[in-house]
Amino acid sequence: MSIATVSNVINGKGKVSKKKREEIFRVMERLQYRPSVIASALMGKKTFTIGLLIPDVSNPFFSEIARSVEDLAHSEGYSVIVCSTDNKDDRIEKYIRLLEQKSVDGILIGTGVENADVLRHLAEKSLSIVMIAREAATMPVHSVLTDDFKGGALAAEHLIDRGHRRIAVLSENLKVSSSFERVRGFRFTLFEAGITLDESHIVSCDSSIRDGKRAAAALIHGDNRPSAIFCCNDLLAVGALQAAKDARVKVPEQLSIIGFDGTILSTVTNPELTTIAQPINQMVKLAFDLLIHKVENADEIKQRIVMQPELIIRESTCSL
Amino acid sequence: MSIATVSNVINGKGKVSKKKREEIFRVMERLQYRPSVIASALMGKKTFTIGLLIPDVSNPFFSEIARSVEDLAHSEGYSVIVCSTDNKDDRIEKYIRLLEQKSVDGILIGTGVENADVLRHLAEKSLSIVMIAREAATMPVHSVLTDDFKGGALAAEHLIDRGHRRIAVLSENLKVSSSFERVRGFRFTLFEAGITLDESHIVSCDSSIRDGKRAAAALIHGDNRPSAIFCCNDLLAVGALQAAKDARVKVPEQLSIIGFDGTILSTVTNPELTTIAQPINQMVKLAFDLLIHKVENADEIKQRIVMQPELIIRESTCSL
DNA sequence: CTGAAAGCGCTTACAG
DNA sequence: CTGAAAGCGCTTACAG
Repeated sequence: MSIATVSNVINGKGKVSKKKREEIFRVMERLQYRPSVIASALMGKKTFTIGLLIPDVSNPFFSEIARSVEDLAHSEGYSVIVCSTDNKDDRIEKYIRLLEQKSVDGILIGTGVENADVLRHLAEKSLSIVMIAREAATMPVHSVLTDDFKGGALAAEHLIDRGHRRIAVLSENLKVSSSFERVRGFRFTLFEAGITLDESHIVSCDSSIRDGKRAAAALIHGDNRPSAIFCCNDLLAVGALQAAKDARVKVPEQLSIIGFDGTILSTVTNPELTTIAQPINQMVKLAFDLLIHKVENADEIKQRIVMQPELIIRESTCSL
Repeated sequence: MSIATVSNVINGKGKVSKKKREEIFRVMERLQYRPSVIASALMGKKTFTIGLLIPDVSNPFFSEIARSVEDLAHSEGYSVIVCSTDNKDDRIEKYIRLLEQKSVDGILIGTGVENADVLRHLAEKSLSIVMIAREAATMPVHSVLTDDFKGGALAAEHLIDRGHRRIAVLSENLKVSSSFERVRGFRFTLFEAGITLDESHIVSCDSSIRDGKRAAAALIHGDNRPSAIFCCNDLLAVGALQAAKDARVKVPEQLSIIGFDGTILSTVTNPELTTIAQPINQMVKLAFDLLIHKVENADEIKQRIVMQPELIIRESTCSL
């Protein structure tokens, strides 16, 4: 029998007699035949591979995203190539080029893209891309993200409710759009409550436990020590917790600390972290659907789907 | 000019006049031409993609491995497809089949493979595979792992030195070779010191914080409560820490807890975890080299490279 | 319903 | 030194 017929059988195309079809399946089984994705991709079919760009897989927030993406992808027959960018523009470009050469079917971007040219370039190539947990405001791409402004607001309300007035903010680089929004929401809510956030009480540093610890230590030892610190992610909050421990400042009695993301880290510290959780699985589900299932109109109207963050109260915050 | 010449220029093959070569580069640049990895892979060249099989990317130990693999791979032009298996045999087989169809250049396996047939099958297909942090004793494959027996022994010595005699072990499923070895090393060392490990003091459960917590709680509330618990990984140790906190048992004063792996989790708890660290980056480096650079003889003599674990003393253990 | 033929974008001898 | 030709393993019209 001809290879064309085999191809038809595998793809369930054309009309092939039941008898022949069954025979083909039998032989395939016996020969342990596995069609080459490579060859079929060459003919313009999909590669069933997607790229996932994130700052760092070993950062719990992103490793949780990666796991979620992976599960969804595998369940639909896709594999995922993970790329940790460290938020570096040159790495981002390099990885995108790599993914392009490998003809991936789409790229999920969870890392800040400063240089919009990269995205523009992708858009031209009509490579399907979706931003997740980030956005690129000026670019025509889909994005699925948490309402960071709202998240910041939630954190502020919680602290205000607990009677805090002398509050500090520990953020990662404010160039990262999500962090910027969190701080903005936080600040705005304090403002509405008539509380001013002292400029010297907003500090930003790299997103790591170590840097968070150092920055928090400065806040703790500075004059006019805050009674509460809002950290833009759990990593920084863990750093703040450690700084407090070193300084023998009791959390939450003497200092309330609130994190963001709701990663595994927030459940592991002692005291456990009060944090603003992001609905990771839901975000991933929506983003993946946009990426792969190309909803009708999807190409025309770029969607911006905003999910609701949730305040999870644990042990690291209390009333004054 | 012909496409053959272009191909030669790109691959630095054949003799092409300098003039022509430069012209080709210029045009490539102008057209933003990127050769298709797909097509070149079809001709039997490499796909520059490797697979990484691990139980779970969102588990810190494995996400740290994934990051390390990724960095190394990218620096050599490879991308990595991450596959979380949850240690399930059917998932393992499915992912391996998928990777095979995608013609990856090699697979790094960091998950237990119960069913040796899968590996045998791969070996026949002459797909390059290397085990990392695990081994498949009966199979002719390279493996790079930590000396788990030694790690268990290190933990035992530490506890013995601190005067502990009533000791318990919290392990993940003993079918996982690495866990089995850790317990064996631990037990053997106690035995040599004349300490017997009560059978009821060896419990195993799934490798998660929640299950670790539950199992540890049973140990803590059981009669003849141990003065120290050796946990086969940091996740379980975190669970034990939480169980102790719930039971108002002070760590380390009333209960010493020691973990394994040396992940980020061990630095984040309070008290910080004493743990046995694995040299992740070194393991990954060696494993990747075996996988890709096919050292001479590598195909004949299957290597088993064993790295040394290191005891990191922090706050969760103390003298009786 | 089935199979011969062309083509996807490359690489590899090989003839000139 | 350069280019025409065959082929990698598939898919897709299309003729029979």
